[in-house]
Amino acid sequence: MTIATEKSDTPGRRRHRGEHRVTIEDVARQAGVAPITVSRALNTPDKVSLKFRKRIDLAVETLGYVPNLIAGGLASAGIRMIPVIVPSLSILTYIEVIHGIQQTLEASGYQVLLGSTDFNLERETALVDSVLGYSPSGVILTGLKHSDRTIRRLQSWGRPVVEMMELGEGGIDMNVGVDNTQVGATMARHLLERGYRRIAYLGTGMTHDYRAMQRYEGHHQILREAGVESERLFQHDEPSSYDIGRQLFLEAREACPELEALHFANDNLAAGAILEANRRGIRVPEDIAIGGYLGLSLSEHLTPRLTTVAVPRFEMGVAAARLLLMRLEEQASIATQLDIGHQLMVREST
Amino acid sequence: MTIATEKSDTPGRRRHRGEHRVTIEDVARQAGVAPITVSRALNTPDKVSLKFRKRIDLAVETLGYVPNLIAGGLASAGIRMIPVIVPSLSILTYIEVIHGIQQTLEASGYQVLLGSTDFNLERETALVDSVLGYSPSGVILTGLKHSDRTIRRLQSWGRPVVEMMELGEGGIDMNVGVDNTQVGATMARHLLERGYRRIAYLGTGMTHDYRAMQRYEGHHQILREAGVESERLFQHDEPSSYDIGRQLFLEAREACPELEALHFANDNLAAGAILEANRRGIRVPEDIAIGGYLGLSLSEHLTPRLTTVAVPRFEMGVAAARLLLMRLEEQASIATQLDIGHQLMVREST
DNA sequence: TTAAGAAATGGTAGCGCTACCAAGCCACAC
DNA sequence: GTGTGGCTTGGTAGCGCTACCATTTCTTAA
Repeated sequence: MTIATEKSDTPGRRRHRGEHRVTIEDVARQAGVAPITVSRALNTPDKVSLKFRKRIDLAVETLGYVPNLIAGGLASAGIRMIPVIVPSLSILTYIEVIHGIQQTLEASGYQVLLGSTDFNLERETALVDSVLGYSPSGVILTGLKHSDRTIRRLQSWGRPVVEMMELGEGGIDMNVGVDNTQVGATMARHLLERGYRRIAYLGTGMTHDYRAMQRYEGHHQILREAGVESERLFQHDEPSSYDIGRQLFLEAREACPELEALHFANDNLAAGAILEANRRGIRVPEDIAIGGYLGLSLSEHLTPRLTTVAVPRFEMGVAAARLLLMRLEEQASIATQLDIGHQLMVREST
Repeated sequence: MTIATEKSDTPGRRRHRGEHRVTIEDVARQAGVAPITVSRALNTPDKVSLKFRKRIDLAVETLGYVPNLIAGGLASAGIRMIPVIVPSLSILTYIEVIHGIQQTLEASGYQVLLGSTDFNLERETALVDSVLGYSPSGVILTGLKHSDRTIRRLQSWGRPVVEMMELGEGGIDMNVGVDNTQVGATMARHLLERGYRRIAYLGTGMTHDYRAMQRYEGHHQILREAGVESERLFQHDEPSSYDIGRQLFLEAREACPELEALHFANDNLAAGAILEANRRGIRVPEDIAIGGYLGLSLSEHLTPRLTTVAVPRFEMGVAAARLLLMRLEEQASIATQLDIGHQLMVREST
């Protein structure tokens, strides 16, 4: 029980310029037990007698021991960490999803590692390669389109992977999201039902953000089926903002004064348009109707209140994290695909 | 050169249920060199001859080798990871700062580990304890108030620490932020200059978010010095939102109909107020003036455009990350404290 | 009382990588 | 021919922890 004491202070150990962190061995010596017992007391306390547990807790407190998670991770092939890879941190949607993920995972003792790809598949590939080097417990990434290398690597990886934001077949593992085509279709259908016929779609970043493109396609298809001019499309390449929304609004009005309704790719753009309409005294929806997508809280506070297709973004993050956790805790999740749904919020702007 | 070949396939090794990742040893064997040479080829390529480097790169590609960063981290006492600890992920301010940090660090090959404390110092302490277990390269945390344990631990830690959002003496290591008292004072001074005398401060979360309290104190002090009733304060405990802004606005108007100006703790609240004023036909600033804090882009698109004290949040994140990187790259940063500044944007609402 | 099993503890051997030092090799000067 | 020094390469020994198995101690039942 005390043999360990001798061999400890032998010099010549410890490189890393003498940082001498307190190690599990120090705690073990202080508590008069074997290192492995300390390890158990910390990781599986119910496998250690109360007597020792108390001695060990005291030693941990006295020495200010902080477990080296890196060493633990190496020994047990993995750390409680989940990389979350999103296209951008300047888009509110992803932020809210990350928030849901983070809150859920942190509650279960997992850390979130943040990565952003800028909608660039090569960067995503590099990021995935890199974060897999940490042997994380699982991975959450955005969308269903990835490089072959990423797909192959993750499929053969053997740990849970969640692809989120988008719904579809042939995913790597688990999948939570919304059907973007349906989202676009829902608003288009609503605008048609309201009696509008001259309808334009206004969006941003559709060259690289293919989910935005899917929503447009849903919109386009519904209009075409209705036998209505379906290809009125205004777009910018900069990220969405109130200002771009304002600009798109003005451009569309100028290019097609006969427009009756504007279907914006998201609420930021739509809000920018409504705010500009307010300023210019253009009446919404009498002069022109406006619809959005997302369900940002701002949309309820505008005058007129914005009609939008709301998506529970925070909840999507929670759901993604939950799926992962279920798999990790061996509760063998049944659902491998989860449609988080969307809801048309009919308000005053249409 | 080929001795390694023999001793490799010996069984009885590899636990972890036969996951058999490709290791540096596999690459070395394939390339016909020693493992350490592979390590060098990957980490310090200029120390390896071109001939071997090419052979090794080929082997890496062929085998699909991904370095185990955990093992590397254990051997070299640290990983290229920076935990960023903020109070909340639902407050846009922190998100924008994180964005700046993430972008800057990722460009230098560091990963961001996200932690949130919910304004709870105990959770912060636990989080810091936990993330230090990863031997990260540095740490970024929010504010200057921390538990004694956290301060002690980080001070003796020996790696760079940045405290952000707030400015003051006695920080742990480096410090980037704004002087919150000055921020509050700036708006108060502006309102006085505009001739308003009956001024209220409206905020949220001031019981736990002491930086919000500091801004109120700056406001309060300026009014007192001007000999004006200085204690008109309306507050809620929920997080800031347009809706709470709307409520505070209505409550203040009802409680003190004689109010001439409202100083909101942030632009979200102020925007909620302006949007409600729009809806009710209350004229701003003729009936009542409104000032904010942050400089959200929304504030420029409201009618009237919102007067606010803007803080470069993204840039604050970039600055925090840069300070850390400078220290890590041994460029021995001189600046240990950096005032990121704030700017009064006088617009139409005052 | 003793056998048989359950529970608690310990010893050993790595996890996959890099720090450190030693050795080999080559060029060049004397 | 020998020595010096720079550049490459390799061997060894851990980093701090936990999986695995062996051992000891404690229960419980016969």
